[in-house]
Amino acid sequence: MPKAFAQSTESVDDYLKAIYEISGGQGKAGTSEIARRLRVAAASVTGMLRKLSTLSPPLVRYEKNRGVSLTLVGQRRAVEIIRHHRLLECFLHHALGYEWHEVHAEAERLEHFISEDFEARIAAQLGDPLYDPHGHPIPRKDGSVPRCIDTPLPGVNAGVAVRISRVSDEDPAALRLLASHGVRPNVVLHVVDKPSRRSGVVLRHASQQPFRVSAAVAARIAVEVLNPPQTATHRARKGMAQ
Amino acid sequence: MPKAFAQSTESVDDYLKAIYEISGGQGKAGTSEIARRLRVAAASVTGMLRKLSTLSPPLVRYEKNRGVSLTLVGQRRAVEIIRHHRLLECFLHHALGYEWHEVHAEAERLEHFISEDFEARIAAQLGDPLYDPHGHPIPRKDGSVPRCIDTPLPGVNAGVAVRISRVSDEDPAALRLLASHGVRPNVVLHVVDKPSRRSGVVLRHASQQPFRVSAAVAARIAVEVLNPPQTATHRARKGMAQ
DNA sequence: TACCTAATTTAGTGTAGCCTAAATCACCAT
DNA sequence: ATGGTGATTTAGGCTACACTAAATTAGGTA
Ligand SMILES: [Mn+2]
Ligand SMILES: [Mn+2]
Ligand SMILES: [Mn+2]
Ligand SMILES: [Mn+2]
Repeated sequence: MPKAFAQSTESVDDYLKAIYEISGGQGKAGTSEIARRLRVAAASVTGMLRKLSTLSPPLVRYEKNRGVSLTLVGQRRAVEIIRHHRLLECFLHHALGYEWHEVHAEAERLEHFISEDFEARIAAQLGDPLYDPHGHPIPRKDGSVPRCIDTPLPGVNAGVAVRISRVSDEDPAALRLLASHGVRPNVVLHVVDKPSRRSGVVLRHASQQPFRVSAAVAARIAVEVLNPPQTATHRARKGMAQ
Repeated sequence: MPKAFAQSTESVDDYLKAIYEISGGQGKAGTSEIARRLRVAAASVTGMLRKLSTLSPPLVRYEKNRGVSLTLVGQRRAVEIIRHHRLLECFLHHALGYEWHEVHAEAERLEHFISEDFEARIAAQLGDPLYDPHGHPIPRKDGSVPRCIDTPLPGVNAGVAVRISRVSDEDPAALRLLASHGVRPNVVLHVVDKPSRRSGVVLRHASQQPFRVSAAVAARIAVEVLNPPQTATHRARKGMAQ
């Protein structure tokens, strides 16, 4: 069995992951968006994209001034790293008692350095979990990704009940705040009010005090709408079609 | 609290660890021995030593053609990495079921990337162990090193009872072999025979079949002599002094 | 003392990734 | 069509760490 991805480095992996996350796996990603995510100059990205596209096998398809997309090989590698990341988050949380706002930074480093054996052992010990502590789906070994409902909370109307689907893991402060309000994946909440467009969302648990989250924080939350008297995005996208 | 060792990289850490292991922490290490350990050209070592000695604070003391030694700061960093390595070996063994011949390679990579928090959590979960699965002492957080008896097995005479103190962790095949004979740290064995100087050592457990280990493997084992009718090295070192 | 050899250093390169500054390109609105 | 603007690429450099080949040094031997 030839060692897959002998050419891969921490940097290469980070680029592939960024492209995957921006493009949703299939589509294209732009140079400056990649640069923003990786906190790297745009010129550096151009150089790396050119390189990734001339590897054999190529990890990306790249035409200048036209964006990049992952090849199948690139996709597989990206998904592999994302699996490492999310399994590590689960492991840190469940086996080592990390809080959910602490897991991301540690996983972000370790994801590049654990062996396939380590991956397999923590997956087995955790019972092959499908979602990480933030609700993100964990890609399976075969590359398939568990289904995950993704409606952005800011698009949901007042009066609707929602199940928290996932919360972005990159802002520890927001995670700490949300945890203090009992906002976690799978928790059911009611959208009480949306005062002004940009001043956030008021939520409450079953029959408790309502609380407000800022627009910035709300934008980091995705939900499943349980009680569908329509969301703003539904209305916008589908028109009156139902 | 200023972040200690911001200047440290995986490569730097590996050099410090190698120098520490060669010099025993205090003494000097030579360029080519370092090169051998790190599987790097001697010229590369010279370059790195020069660099490490001109950092501020310097991590090594270096005079050309005269060898290097660690400064106190360099020693602290080396011990820190060794603590990571050995704690990781314990963790992989006890928490994830790795066999003792599997832990070294994984720990060797991860030791550079775990956070101080990760270190603290696994240490606590393991109950602050003093020795790793091969019997190597785990440096404490304060830098002190648990005592470890270190008589080389090849220097022990026939007829003597020994407690296995530690076994080098770098040769997985040897570890597998030894495990199959029940040779582990703290196990008590009898040295039955030492046929010829270079053909190994015959050992046996309490009252079981004797077995032979090659000279190469025996050289990787350190023991505590329990039943002191003198070892070869004692005789050599102390003369008739007792 | 003169020499030999092994250890070590110097000199010159190479690769991976990053950076800034200066083009150039794509696209959109006049 | 034209010009502007932001996105992107090119050009030129830099740091870290490796390598090979060619000196040089240290230490022991004849
Ligand atoms: Mn990463
Ligand atoms: Mn996550
Ligand atoms: Mn080890
Ligand atoms: Mn540490």
